[in-house]
Amino acid sequence: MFNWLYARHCGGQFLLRIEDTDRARSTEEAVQVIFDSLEWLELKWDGAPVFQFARAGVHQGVVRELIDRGWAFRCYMSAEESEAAKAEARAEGRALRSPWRDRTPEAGADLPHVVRFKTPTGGETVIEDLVRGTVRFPNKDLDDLILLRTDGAPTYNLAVTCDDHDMGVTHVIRGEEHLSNAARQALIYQAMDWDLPQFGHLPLIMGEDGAKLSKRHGAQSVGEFRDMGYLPEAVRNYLARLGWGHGDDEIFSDQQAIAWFDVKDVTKSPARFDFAKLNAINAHYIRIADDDRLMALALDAMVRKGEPLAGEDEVRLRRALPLVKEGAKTLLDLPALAGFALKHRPLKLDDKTAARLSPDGKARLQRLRERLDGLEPWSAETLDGALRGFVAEEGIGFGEIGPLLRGVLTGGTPSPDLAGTLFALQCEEALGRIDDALSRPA
RNA sequence: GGGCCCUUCGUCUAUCGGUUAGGACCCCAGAUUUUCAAUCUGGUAAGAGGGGUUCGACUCCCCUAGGGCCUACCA
Repeated sequence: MFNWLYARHCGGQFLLRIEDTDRARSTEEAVQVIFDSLEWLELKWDGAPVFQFARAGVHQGVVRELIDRGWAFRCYMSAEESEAAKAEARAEGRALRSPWRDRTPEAGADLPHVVRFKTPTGGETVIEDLVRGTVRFPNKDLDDLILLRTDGAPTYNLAVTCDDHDMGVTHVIRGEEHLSNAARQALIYQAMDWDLPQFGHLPLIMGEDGAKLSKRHGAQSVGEFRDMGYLPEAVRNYLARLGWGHGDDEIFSDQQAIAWFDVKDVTKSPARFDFAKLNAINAHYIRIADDDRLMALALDAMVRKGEPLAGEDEVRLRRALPLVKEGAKTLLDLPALAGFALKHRPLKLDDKTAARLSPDGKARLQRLRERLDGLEPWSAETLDGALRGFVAEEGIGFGEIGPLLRGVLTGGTPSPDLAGTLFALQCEEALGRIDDALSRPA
C-alpha cells in the first residue's frame, strides 16, 4: 500500500497529490493533519475536498510491461555490490549503470533481485516546466534507477508515475527538490508511451537565516501559525506573496489572488520566510477583523497557550478589544495589550505615580473624580468631553493630569488614550481605582 | 565528484533593451502626544564579479563566484 495521498476536486479533473508523507505518522493521522490545515486556512475547493488513495498494484503491470519492452531489467546485485558500484560510479563522476542491464535472466531468475530502469546512455530528457521553462538533463548522467525493491515494493519514482497516469493527473506542481525527479519520471512516461503531465516546480521557502526550513525556524505546519496567533487570511496573504507577486499589491483578498494568479508570475528563486512581514500583515488583518470573531480567536489562542481567561476577565478583554487591537501583531498580543484592564483592585502603583500623588495631585484627582461620577452615558465620547472640559476649567494642560490619572487607573501598564481607558474599565472599576489612590496614605 | 536550478535594497518583490531602478516589511528621523503602541510625513538602502552582443543592458549570451536541489532498495 502506498503512503501518499491524493485530493480530487469533486466532479472536476484536478487531482492533487500530497507528496511528502511523514513516515512517523500513520496514514490516517497524515490525512487528518492535512484536513486540519486546510480547514484552519479556510481553503476549500468547491465543496469539500475528497481524498482517495491511489489504486494499489497498478505498478506491477507497468513493470512487467517495461521489462517486456526492454526498458527495465532484473538486477541481481547484492546490496553490498550495489553500494560498491554506486561508490565507484560516483568516484568516476558518472551515473550508475548496472552490469545486469544487458544480461538475460537465467534459469534461476527467482533469486533475490531488484528491477531497474534501463536508462538510455545517450540523448537527453527534456522537461518543459511551467515555471522553469525548458530544462535539459543528459541521459548519461541519470542512474539506472530502481523501480522495484528486493521485496517487490515500488519506489517513489515508479509509484507516482503509475499513479499519476492511472488517475489522469494533468498537472504536477511541486517543490523544486523534485525537478530532477521529473526527468526520471519522464523516462518512464516515455518508455510507456504515456503523455507527460505538465510539470511546474516551485522554489523552496527557506528559513530566516537562508537555510532550509526546519523545526528551528518556528513553523513547519500550518497549525503552528494558528498557535502563534496568526489569522488564516493573513497567512494566506503572506504565503501567496512569497514567491509570487502582482505588481505592487501587498494586501489582497482571496478573490483577487485567484483572479490575478498565473504560474508564469511565480518567482524562480527561493524566498526566505520573514516573520516581521508576516507580523505586519497579520496586524493589518487584526485591525480590520470583526471584534466578535477576533475575540473568539483570541480566546481560543489563549486556551491553546494554556492560559485561558476567567469569566470576568473575558468580559474585560472584550470591552478593551476595540481599543487595543490597533497595536496587536498577533492574537497573543491582545491580552497583553489589554493588561491594564485585566488587573484587579487594589492596584500596585509604580513609583512615578506614587510620587505624583502629592496633596495637590490628590486634590486635583478628587475634583476630576467628582466630575466623572454620575457621567451619563459612560462612553468614550462623553468621557473625552469630560476630560477636555476638566483641563479647560482647571486651566491646565493634559500633561498635568494625564500621567497621574493613567498611573492611577493602570498602575503603570501601557493603555490606550485616557477616555478609552476609562471606558474599557467602566465607571465602577475606574472610580474604584481612583478612590484606592485617593485613600492611599501619603 | 556529477547533473540541474537560482542570484535586484537586510527581507519579500516590480521592471521584462532606454526609469532619477518603483512598492512593501524592517530600520532611522520628524510630526502627533496623556504612557506604550498605533497613525501620518520623510529618509537610508539594491542589479554578485568579469567579459561580450548593442547606439544603449538589471534586462540577451558566456565565464567566475556564491546559494539550493538531486545524485537512497526515502519520499
